[in-house]
Amino acid sequence: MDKLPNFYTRVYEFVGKVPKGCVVTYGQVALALGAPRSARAVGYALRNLPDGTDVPWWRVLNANGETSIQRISVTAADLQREILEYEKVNFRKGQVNLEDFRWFPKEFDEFSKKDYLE
DNA sequence: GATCTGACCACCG
DNA sequence: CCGGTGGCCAGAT
Repeated sequence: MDKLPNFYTRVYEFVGKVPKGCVVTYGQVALALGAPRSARAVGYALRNLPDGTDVPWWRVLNANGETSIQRISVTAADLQREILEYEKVNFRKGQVNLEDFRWFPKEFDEFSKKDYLE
């Protein structure tokens, strides 16, 4: 029962674990799920995020620490930024300093946190 | 069932 | 610095 095609479920599960005041990147989520090059699928998962799922999608940013969502909805991008700032995640010139706010799960630093950063 | 596309990312020129 | 390209996964047509 490993490696299910339920990529979405894993994405939601992972994002759901991100604590308040922290952020993760699409590529990071993909890597944590065992698919280093599937960041796009992560984005797609969040785009098709079903209603009713309390997933903190706003804590997911692109590799630059920016909100990629503005491509499909500017208002949503605004909302995302508002929420993050409310959670004390500071934006500098429209970006978040990932050095300060990036979050890693426990399992993650077992195998390749360092690897990822290099 | 083939092809396109996407809230992405890294690499190359 | 910017644009193009390949790579990955899943949904849409």
